[in-house]
Amino acid sequence: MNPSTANIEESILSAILAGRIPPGTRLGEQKLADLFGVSRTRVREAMMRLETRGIVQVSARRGWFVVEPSADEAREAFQTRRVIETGLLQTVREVPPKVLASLKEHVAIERQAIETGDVSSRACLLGDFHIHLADALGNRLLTEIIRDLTARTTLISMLYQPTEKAEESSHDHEDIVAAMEAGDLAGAARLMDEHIGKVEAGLDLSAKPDPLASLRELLVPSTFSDVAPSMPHAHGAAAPHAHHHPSTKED
Amino acid sequence: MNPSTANIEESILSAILAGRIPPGTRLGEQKLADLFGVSRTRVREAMMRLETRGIVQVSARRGWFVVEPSADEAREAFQTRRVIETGLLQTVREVPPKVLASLKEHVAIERQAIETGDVSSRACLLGDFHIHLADALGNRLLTEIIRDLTARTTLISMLYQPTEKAEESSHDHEDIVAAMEAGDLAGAARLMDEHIGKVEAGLDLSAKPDPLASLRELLVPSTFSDVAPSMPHAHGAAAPHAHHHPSTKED
DNA sequence: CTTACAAGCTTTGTATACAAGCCTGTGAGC
DNA sequence: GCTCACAGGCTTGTATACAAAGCTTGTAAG
Repeated sequence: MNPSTANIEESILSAILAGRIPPGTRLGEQKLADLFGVSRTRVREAMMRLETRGIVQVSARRGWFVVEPSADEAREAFQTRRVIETGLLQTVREVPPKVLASLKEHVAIERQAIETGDVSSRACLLGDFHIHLADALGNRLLTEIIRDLTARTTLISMLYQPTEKAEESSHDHEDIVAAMEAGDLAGAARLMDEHIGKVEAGLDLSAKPDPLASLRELLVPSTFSDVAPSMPHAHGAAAPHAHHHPSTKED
Repeated sequence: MNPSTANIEESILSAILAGRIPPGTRLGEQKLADLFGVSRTRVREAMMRLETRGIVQVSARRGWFVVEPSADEAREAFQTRRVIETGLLQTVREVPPKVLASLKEHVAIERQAIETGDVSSRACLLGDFHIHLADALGNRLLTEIIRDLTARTTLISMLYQPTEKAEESSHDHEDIVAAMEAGDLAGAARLMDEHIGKVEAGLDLSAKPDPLASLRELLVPSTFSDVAPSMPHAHGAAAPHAHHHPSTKED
């Protein structure tokens, strides 16, 4: 594949995984072309690839947008992750010591980021745990699939996650690794199932994505964003209560 | 997405699933463009999408080719399928009667195709079983993933599968459905694991894909293809013994 | 004051032209 | 007779020009 195309693709994907790009972000072809110093052709290539991977969507003649998964799509993504990640743990016979060591190290870094209060890297790390797991226990194909799914999940969390429970997630990760160390793969799978279930349960899937969220956030001081009755609401509908935490990921 | 682009993509994918397009097939942009009555631009779109999905590959300035998975890639594909398909069965709590009925019907059709000796539809049906399973028990996302993996597996079988065991596969499918009916999802998962294992074990992954396979087949009477010492071999290497059964799929 | 409509601008959609490189065939040199 | 170099054709790679359609904004009628 062309390096510049792959570059654009990878940049956008990793920015999403890091929580730097919120769902619904518009990605203009010309702007990206200027930014990366390439022609629109290349940008379109990258966009179409990302569309195939379920990361962006095109709205005819309006532009490319980072996907905003619906509640149904969110459920699908979580079910798929549950299937694959528990399946992975249960398929594996034994965990090589090196893998165990690297996972433990990862969890340690997670905890450190949480204690230090490093919000931005924390969000990225929590998702990375799952990717590392797939990489260590599975193969490239599996890793790629999990990566795309994690990107999706990250976006979903940004849309529907009212509260953040990073410590709990990291603790779950720790438990999973502990079970793996004990050789209890079935237990690890169960813990993983519960972990993903917890994350999913922590979402407010009834909260419809707010089309005005970005504007609202720009105009209203964030601490007052929930109590700004003077802001005009579209169509007189009740204010959607989807919270928007750009660097928050519950995973 | 543009309908014509999606059309090209789907046509090629389903042709691969049906075993009508062997691995390594060259897919010229202009030819496809003429065939579908569209411009090269659209064809390229479809090709790039299929490349993202791991179905085709581009060789710079030579053309697009249906992938010829290496032995390693084959192992990855099978591991991934094992992970996902056993994971799916173990994640599901109970199987709705309607699902059970449709799966049983599918197996019945399989058996019928085998008894009738309908080789071409048989190959397609054996792969379809897994896709149907994902569709019935999982969701669209999962189905899409399994579909792409099945396409890969089909190509792998064409490259590395010396003998065909359609009856055995169909019997495996039957057993899996029976376990599901008995409510023994864990057992079904185990059977699925064994089933995929059997298929993988039936491959001859040491047989390197033969770049001359298609030529050899065209030039040498098939019954003598293994004993044709007069045919010039590239680089004096021993004759690769990868057999090529266009409408054979072990799944 | 609200709503409908229209003009202009911006952005994507699509085709096409040209550039670059691989493969094949031919001919010269040994 | 054989090998190697080179040229021509064919295929993909890339950019760009133009077409089509959306959104915004301005204006005027009800």
